[in-house]
Amino acid sequence: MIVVDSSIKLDNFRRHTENYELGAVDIETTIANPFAGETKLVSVACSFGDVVGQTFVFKDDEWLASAKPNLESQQWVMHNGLFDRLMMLLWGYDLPLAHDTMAMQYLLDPDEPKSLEKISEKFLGLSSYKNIDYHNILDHPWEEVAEMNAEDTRRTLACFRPLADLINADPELSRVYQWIILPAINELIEVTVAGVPVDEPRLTELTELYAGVIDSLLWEILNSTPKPDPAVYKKGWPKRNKTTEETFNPASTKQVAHVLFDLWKLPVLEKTATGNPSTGADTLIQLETFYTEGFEQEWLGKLREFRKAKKVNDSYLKSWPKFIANGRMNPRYKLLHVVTGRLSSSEPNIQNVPRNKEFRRIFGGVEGYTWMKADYSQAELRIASWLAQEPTMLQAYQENKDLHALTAELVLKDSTPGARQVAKSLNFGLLYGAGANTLRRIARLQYGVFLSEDEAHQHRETFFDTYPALAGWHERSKNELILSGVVRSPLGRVRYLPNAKIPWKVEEMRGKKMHAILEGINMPVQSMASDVLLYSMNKIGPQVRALGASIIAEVHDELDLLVPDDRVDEVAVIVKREMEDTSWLERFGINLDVPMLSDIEVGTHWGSLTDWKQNGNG
DNA sequence: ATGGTAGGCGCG
DNA sequence: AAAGCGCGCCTACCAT
Repeated sequence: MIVVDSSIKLDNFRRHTENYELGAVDIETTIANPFAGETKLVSVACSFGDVVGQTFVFKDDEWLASAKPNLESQQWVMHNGLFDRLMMLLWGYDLPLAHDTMAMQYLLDPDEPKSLEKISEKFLGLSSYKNIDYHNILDHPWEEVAEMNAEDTRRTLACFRPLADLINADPELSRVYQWIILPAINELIEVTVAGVPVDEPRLTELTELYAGVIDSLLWEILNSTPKPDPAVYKKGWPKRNKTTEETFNPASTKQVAHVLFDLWKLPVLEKTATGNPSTGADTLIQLETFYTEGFEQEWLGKLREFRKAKKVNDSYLKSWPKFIANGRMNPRYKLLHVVTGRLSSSEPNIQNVPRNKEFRRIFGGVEGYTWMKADYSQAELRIASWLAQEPTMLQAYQENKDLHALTAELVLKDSTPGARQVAKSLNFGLLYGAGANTLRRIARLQYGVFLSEDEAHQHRETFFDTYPALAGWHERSKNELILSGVVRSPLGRVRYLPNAKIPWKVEEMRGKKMHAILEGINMPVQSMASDVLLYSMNKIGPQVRALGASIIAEVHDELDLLVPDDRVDEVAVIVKREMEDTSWLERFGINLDVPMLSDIEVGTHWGSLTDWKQNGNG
């Protein structure tokens, strides 16, 4: 390891960048919000050569700056380049990413661990070497951090060759890697840097509103909750403050269960995974029809309202301010985490913001810019109907019909708006193998629809009679998976589901086997829908940036952009064209004979959007 | 104090 | 005959 701290050593580094086509780079930083300028770069290491080679380490200082031209002209392999390249970009270094060892391992088996520690153990037989607590990285001697940093790059480079051989041996994975993953890493860096604009006064306003709502709901609940039975709940309930006596905490599932099942003697309708009585929203809804001594039905509704308000307050309103820097939040996207190939997002999770307009109106409000939302219409249903080659569904989509309405008409024999809502729960639930009971729960919880047991069974049967190819596709997927224990998405992503091979006769494992089978049915659909959007994102990003616009969020089947007001039509045309164009799938050997439709909406905020109508065409 | 799990619930 | 899938993150609770 050479610490670059003289012009002679810098020259040596430069010669290496000129002589080697590929090097490995890795950085060490402190843990903080980089967009608030709080993160410190501690060390940068670069490694060259396989058997014989050299590793150079820089401190974040003038020598690193002197090496900038070489750092930016070298082709690098990184382990998790999304992070390292992003961070270096924030410090002004644009490092070309040629390969990513974490991406390779992820594609080979998305269920397997993919840390550098694990893969260097697997491919190189090397043992653990990480002995630094990143939270206190500055407390360690710099040389110690640098040595670990250097070892990271040596291992990255050493793992690269065997991983590349495995990827290259799999033409399908190679295509996903080259045409989707690598471009998406670069594109997601752009999305992350762009960030989501926050209308801070609106955040403050809503936060205050919810504080009041929670207070009054809590007061109502406390005043209608019976006193606990100390004999049953012997520890007693915690005191909220010094002045009050034992007080009920509606956020405690144990206490809620005590009230419902011990004091009011309500029946236990559902159990949790560990066998305790469930107090989930669905249970509460069902309990509303029961009558027992002292039981007040309205209490259940109040508790559900309280939980809802508390949830959005704690998970969103309360947590968001700490993520805001320069008026924006910069969610971290993970491209290499979800087993199906979807993205995930965190700190904050921008993909689970409540649909409530008041919440989504917190985002946007940038003077001179328009919020543009582009989302696929029923992406997974379209892809499933193509995979299953379900003739009735395919025809509906090819004729641009509303599939939910069609299901309402054909399965429920009812064309009212209420029936369409029921039909939606059938389409989305039964597609992935829900049984009658789950169907009832989905309908209740997500669509506010109450189905009797008979209705649920009946609808399920009629549904598969109406779309018989869907049932056939389920059957084929299941049988293939049980034999092979592995499933591939149409684009070539792979997922190993060994539990599917468990014999039926092993009774206690049947649940696991069933779960694997349903995962296997879901995976190709979710995976392909996700890849279609990722590919669009990769193509759209550079084009709209040339017009001063940027992609600011990805929500599974939706892209959100911030567009200069006078470029809205131009950008919308590009976005719609790229999202609806699926001809590139031919490169993956796919001829998608179902149209993918993208709806575009525009407005000032995420929560106040109207349909985009092309000028002179609306 | 700190860490991990359970239950619950927001989104696609 | 029966079986939704995929996430992140909050609080409560219990173990260390």
